[in-house]
Amino acid sequence: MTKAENVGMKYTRHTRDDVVDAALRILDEHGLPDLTMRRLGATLDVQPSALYWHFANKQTLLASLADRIVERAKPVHPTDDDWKGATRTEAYALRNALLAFRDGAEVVSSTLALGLGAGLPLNLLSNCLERGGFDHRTSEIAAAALLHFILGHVSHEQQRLQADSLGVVAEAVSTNSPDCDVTPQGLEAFEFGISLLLAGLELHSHATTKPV
Amino acid sequence: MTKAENVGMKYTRHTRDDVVDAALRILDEHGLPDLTMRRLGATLDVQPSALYWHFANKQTLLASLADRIVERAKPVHPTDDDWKGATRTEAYALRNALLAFRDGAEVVSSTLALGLGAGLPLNLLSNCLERGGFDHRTSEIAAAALLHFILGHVSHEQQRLQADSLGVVAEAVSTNSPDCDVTPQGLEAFEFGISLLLAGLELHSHATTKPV
DNA sequence: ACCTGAACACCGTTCAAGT
DNA sequence: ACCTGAACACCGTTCAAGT
Repeated sequence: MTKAENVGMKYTRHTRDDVVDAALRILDEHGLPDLTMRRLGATLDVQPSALYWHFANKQTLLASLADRIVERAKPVHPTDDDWKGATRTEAYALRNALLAFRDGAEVVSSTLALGLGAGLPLNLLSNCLERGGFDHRTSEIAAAALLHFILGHVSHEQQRLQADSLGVVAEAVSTNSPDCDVTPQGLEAFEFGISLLLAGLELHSHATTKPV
Repeated sequence: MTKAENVGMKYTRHTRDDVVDAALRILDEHGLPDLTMRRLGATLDVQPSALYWHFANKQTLLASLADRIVERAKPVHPTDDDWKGATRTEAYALRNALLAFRDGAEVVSSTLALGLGAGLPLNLLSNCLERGGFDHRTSEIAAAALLHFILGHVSHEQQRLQADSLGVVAEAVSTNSPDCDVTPQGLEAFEFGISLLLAGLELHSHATTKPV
């Protein structure tokens, strides 16, 4: 019997993972500003203070959310793409992972900004890059550049998604075709940014591996 | 007589700009988490509620701070650089402007993330790019890509600055030469990221202006 | 035009104590 | 191992009223 089916009992004790699950649901359904320790406690039928048995503080909890969100971007089967294809694929996987939860980009990016966890997305990207024969240091700062762009871009995308979902329909019914919920020009700008960075990197690799 | 010299009087009424000035001081000296409406009121010898005569809410105030921070990146005299040089210069000017205030990048980036103001940095960058003969749309999404990188990178830089300034000296006295407060490897990574994007753009322009 | 005073509806976090 | 209950020290914002 799963915990979700546990209907008749007075209460259930929770595990760390239960807390993360519940937090992710609140995040996705109501957004980051509504993800409150008090509300999370109420969702789990527990006092807010009980959460501090599982997590040292709210930031640590958010870091766990960030990890879970980014985990979706782990490649399932090893690809035999070249470094460029692999990196592009990974970038898109990260974008999808962030878009899968409301405010996902902001959670990951603020966790990164506080220096907690979030080594995972960096590793995913630099692993792809190292196939290109770049030295470790170059792979890492290039991965950071890619990640900064990805997080900034998707944050912006999610902000627009949310603004549109609110009553800000106002101008011209948003001027695009009826049934596109996944933002067409957002994807275009994403592709463009990734392409710029990858093209720059390729040029860099030619310059260093075959010196004039 | 400037307001700062006004010592003997009981109180002075404030203008919108006074509030922004005081807020910028708190930001720079104590950081964003300490920039509270209540603390800001206390600094100005005023009830917190008085601030709501000048600003509709805290976010609007933060947007004004963001504008002031970014204004430093306005070019003083028109340069005759090519688009690449001008854009690189502007990117560095933005970095310096953000670094000039504690948590500057976070203030600007969160303001941008909420869709308030912050059109300025985008315009500064896309103006430079348009010298390259890119069409308006390309200039804008390239400017957005640059800005995402800049904000993400400088945020990360400022987080490390702050972490270092706290007692987290711990490991190996940070392994770099004695008197460098302006983070040498931070600048290196910044240069690398900007170069990748500019190189990618140059390639793009060749591809579109001289088709095969 | 600019501010006070008081209130409202919240926050995150700590800690002794319970089971 | 996991939670309660109560408290502490805060938040942003509103609003009638004052000058």
